Amino acid sequence: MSRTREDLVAVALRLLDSHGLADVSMRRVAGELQLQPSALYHHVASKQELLGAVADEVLRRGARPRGAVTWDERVVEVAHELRDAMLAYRDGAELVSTVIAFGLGATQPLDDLTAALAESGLPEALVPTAARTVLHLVLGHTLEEQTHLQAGSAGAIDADPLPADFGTGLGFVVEGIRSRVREGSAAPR
Amino acid sequence: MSRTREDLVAVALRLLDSHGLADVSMRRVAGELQLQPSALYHHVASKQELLGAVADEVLRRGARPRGAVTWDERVVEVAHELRDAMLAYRDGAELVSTVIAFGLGATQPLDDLTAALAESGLPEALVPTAARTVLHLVLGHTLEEQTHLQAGSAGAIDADPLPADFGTGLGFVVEGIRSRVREGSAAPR
DNA sequence: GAACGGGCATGAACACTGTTCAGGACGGCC
DNA sequence: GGCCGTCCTGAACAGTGTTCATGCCCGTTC
Repeated sequence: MSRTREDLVAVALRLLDSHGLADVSMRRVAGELQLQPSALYHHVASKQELLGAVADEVLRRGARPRGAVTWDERVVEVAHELRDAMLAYRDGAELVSTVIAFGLGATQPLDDLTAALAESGLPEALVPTAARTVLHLVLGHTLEEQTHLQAGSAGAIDADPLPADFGTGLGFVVEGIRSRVREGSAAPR
Repeated sequence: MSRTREDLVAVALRLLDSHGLADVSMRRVAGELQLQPSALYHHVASKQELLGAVADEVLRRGARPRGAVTWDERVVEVAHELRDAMLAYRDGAELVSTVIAFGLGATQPLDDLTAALAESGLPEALVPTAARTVLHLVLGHTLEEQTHLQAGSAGAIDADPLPADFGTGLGFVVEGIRSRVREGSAAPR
């Protein structure tokens, strides 16, 4: 009975959650499926591609129905969904961040943010910049948050919480975009 | 003639710039100094520590005199200095980002941003969050920018520029903080 | 029914990686 | 002259991603 690409992704995701990103090696994934490492290359071109698919799966599983109507509520909604999706798996933020940074997949969040901001009234040329600004904040904050959380639960010394609030940081960015929107619509004459 | 820790950092930095982060291995650094790999561990506890020191050196070399007087100009000034310092070396953004993310060094930028924002009039509890928000934006944007730049100069297909402007993105965040400052000082009674 | 092609797998190999450890020079100090 | 600490060697451990020749097996075609 031959394995499918989905099997590899499922096994890699399980290994990620149970042992961490550093322990997701081609040999371990193969061993878990009772295969030789080289057999994986019939389903996937490289480890990078596999990790890209795992990142997409993490986001897919974290998806949820959306209800926001205004553009700014929608940006906040998408940002929270992305953060929660990454926090749901061990090293999820590290995985998704690197996959996005090197353009190996996980393009959905940027598309969602771009779509939300396209309805903001922001000059069209600024929409990609605004979307990326929000994305970078979410990725950076969540990566730091998860690293801190996992360091704490591993019995490290610092049990105190991260001195940064996600909602507040997101609020700075959204308010900055909002004020630019007002500025643009204040003098259109 | 024995080598110093500074020699290791200098060699690692040269290797970083000429061959990229992936090719900075303990064996290569050792070879460059005509040493056995194990000899490096007399000057440095681990590769991570070495990379932390290299990141600090990248930032040190990118330091420049500052002239800004108001807090918001100062934030912009620090952000640009950090970005330029990382862009000055191949894979500089990737190196500094990971060193910061895992807390292995390079704490200066966060300290500088915190100091600038402490004079903004922002409620004290929000200063760390604001500083981290700016930091995450700078790291995320510059990492993406450098990856894009290096992919382009490596002869990849996309020669078009990144559809995101650093100054504009930074403007969103600073304006968001500014409006929170106004909000706080509008009703202090 | 026999021959063939493609998908899937094996097992070995290549060229590396970070790190540890016993041992050996060599200098300055008591 | 012995001792100690610094610096270094050489070998080894336990992995890593990826490639390649080889082969099995199943469904299709002659």
